[in-house]
Amino acid sequence: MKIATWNVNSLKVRLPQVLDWLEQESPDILALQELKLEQDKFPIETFTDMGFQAAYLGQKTYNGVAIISKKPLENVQCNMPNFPDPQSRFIAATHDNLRVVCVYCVNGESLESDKFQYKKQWFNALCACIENELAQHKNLVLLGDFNIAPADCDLAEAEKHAGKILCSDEERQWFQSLLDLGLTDAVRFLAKEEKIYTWWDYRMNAFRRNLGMRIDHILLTPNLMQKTTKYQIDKNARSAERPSDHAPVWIEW
DNA sequence: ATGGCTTCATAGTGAAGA
Repeated sequence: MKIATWNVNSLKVRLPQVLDWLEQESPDILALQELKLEQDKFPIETFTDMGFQAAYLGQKTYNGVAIISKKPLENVQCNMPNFPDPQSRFIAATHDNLRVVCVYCVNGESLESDKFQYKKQWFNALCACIENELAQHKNLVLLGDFNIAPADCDLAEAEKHAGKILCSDEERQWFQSLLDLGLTDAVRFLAKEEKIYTWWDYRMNAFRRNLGMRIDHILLTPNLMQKTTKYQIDKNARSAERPSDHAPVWIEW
């Protein structure tokens, strides 16, 4: 089983890269974020023609999430049932015996912004939602763009970002609250203390200088974590012509 | 350098991302 997450920053722009990536990497499940597509603009037939299934929640201009899979997706949940949200940031589905929850968490802009209060409420709802999901599903993967760097080893310039958006103690506590439900940050577990990133700013040659952050995560229930042997952050995709600013991340068991 | 780049949007001293 190979499960991946990728914030594509516009599926319209990145579709050829996503299709190439699916061909090359052949994941069982790919969670996508930032589709930036309206619901009826999702290229569903392109995926089904390739033999993939898809559950997706679009929105005009911003956000948008999808789960691409080899096997059928059942019990699809669009948006958190406990949090009415005008923004399309959550989709969950059951794939065989596995509950898959794909999230594009709120950025927040700055700690002083109204968007930070939305981020706080959103994570609070996510925690309650996942607690409920875990009560129903023993095998669960929560993955996507969390917009939180959980520790200082998850960013290249910790001093510059200390206490700021994506890196504040408060946001890190929200992330920890998810782990406290009984989930493990699979990539951090496998990578030990290694400094690794999943996102690099388009500006300032940040990718070439490896000035990044690890904000895309894959969280697993213990039974799945036990079997998981390998992870990869696909920096090759981030090196492509006209890339997303996020790299695909995958784990395997 | 409260910007840098990229996207979607509109034709804005643009908005948002992270």
